[in-house]
Amino acid sequence: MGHPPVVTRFAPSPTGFLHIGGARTALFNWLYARGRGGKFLLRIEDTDRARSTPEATEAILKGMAWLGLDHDGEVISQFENAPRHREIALEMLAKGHAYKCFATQDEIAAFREAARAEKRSTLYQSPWRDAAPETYPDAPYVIRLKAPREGVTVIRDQVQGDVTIRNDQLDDMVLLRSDMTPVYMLAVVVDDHDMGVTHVIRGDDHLNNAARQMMIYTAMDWPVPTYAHIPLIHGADGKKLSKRHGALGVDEYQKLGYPAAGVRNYLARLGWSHGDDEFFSDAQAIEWFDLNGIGKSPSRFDFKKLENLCGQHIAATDDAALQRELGQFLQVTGQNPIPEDKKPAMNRAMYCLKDRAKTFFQLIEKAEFSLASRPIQPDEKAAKLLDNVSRGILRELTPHLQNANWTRDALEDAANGFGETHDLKFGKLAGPLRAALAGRTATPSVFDMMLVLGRDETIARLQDATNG
RNA sequence: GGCCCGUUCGUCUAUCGGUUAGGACAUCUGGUUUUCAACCAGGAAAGAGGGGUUCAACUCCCCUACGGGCUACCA
Repeated sequence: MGHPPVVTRFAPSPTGFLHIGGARTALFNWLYARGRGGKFLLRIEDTDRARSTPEATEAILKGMAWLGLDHDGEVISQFENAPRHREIALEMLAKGHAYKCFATQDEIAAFREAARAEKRSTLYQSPWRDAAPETYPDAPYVIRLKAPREGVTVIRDQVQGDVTIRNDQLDDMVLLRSDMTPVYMLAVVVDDHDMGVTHVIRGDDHLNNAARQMMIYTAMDWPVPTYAHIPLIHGADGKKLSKRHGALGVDEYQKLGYPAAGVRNYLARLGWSHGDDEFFSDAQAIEWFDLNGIGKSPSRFDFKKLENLCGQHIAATDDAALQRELGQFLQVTGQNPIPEDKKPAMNRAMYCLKDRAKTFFQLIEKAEFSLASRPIQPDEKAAKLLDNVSRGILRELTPHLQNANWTRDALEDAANGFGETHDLKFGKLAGPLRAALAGRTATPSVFDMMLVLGRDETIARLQDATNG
């Protein structure tokens, strides 16, 4: 039978950072295309010259790169296609699918105001729709779509189902402004058509617009793409995402220390499901993702769950990749990079670090013991554990460790044996040991630290602490 | 105002007419433990409300309530 090749796209407007909702829309498009051997295109909707900035475009590109959402082909600028959009509008005019409207904005505004006051429909019906060209004044005009006034337009949406809108509810939208610049609604349709987009997956704030856009497809006799309008993401309070609660740019999530894989997993699972699967890889997401698994209701953003998933992803990521991502994290948060001479130790430590961290912040905190140089500066809590009594215990314990084989079992035996002969619970030993070795109170197991540090460094740190 | 969409545990969701309404995160209790993280056992926790249709409804239909979107010469 042969399916036509799938082409999806993400089309943000460059008016700010890439927020989490946009990121999810991009992710869905990416997953859908990647799972079907299709193409995922990126188009910047920069027709609003006043609000579009190159910085925003840059932020969007960066955000997508961090999330690993690679697009096919060049980034397309919608603004640059304006001549083509105009061409189509003129073609529609020539074919009688559009007309010149000389109504001024003031006139229209006055009409709407009056209509609202009288509780009539505010739908504007231009008197120029069927006016004879001889009656045209010598004045500026816009080009409007000559939309059907009867019948209905049915959006066959893959998420929302069939949505029927009566044509008499839709006005003759403007295609070309009086300065002959194309309007967004026209630009999207022309670009999607020219780019060969087969599946339009976007926020459901565009659902109603889809009916209007379909009229352009119909007028041009172009095939209508498959639509999937996905519900928006809300904040934890159920309200629309705002700066206050989570409408952060994706770069903020990166700075918060969340790994991209975890964010992808969380975002994919937010509003989409594949049975009871919660934790999955990109490969699985790509294989499983489908439009019919997308829910119809808006979902709320939950940092706790994000964090949980991120922890699982950090634990599942291989050490080399983790090192790389950690490096990026340190860079974007303006922290010092891992010194070259500390990297081997950190590498050795990775196995006991990664399953105890949910974010890169926690990872670096727990890695501190492998990064620090003697003498270790204990933080406040650790310093308290190194009182005179504890130091005395450590002083006695040190030779026992020093003489042990440097294996986990032998070290444990040495510590436990020492504890028994001195009638000390291991907990009494572990605290001071941790403080001496790491200068911190939240670390991997003391034995893991000893193994990572090696005999010489371990003993030296213990001596530093007991002599100090 | 008009039109459109939505509503299952606190949150994300499963269910696609017949289930003790399942899972995950969070939460609570107990256990384990070497701090952190984790782990083990268990608990509490849901079909917005009202009408239908049906032998049977969370599931289909209608109404209401609540939430959201669109209604621009913004995107």
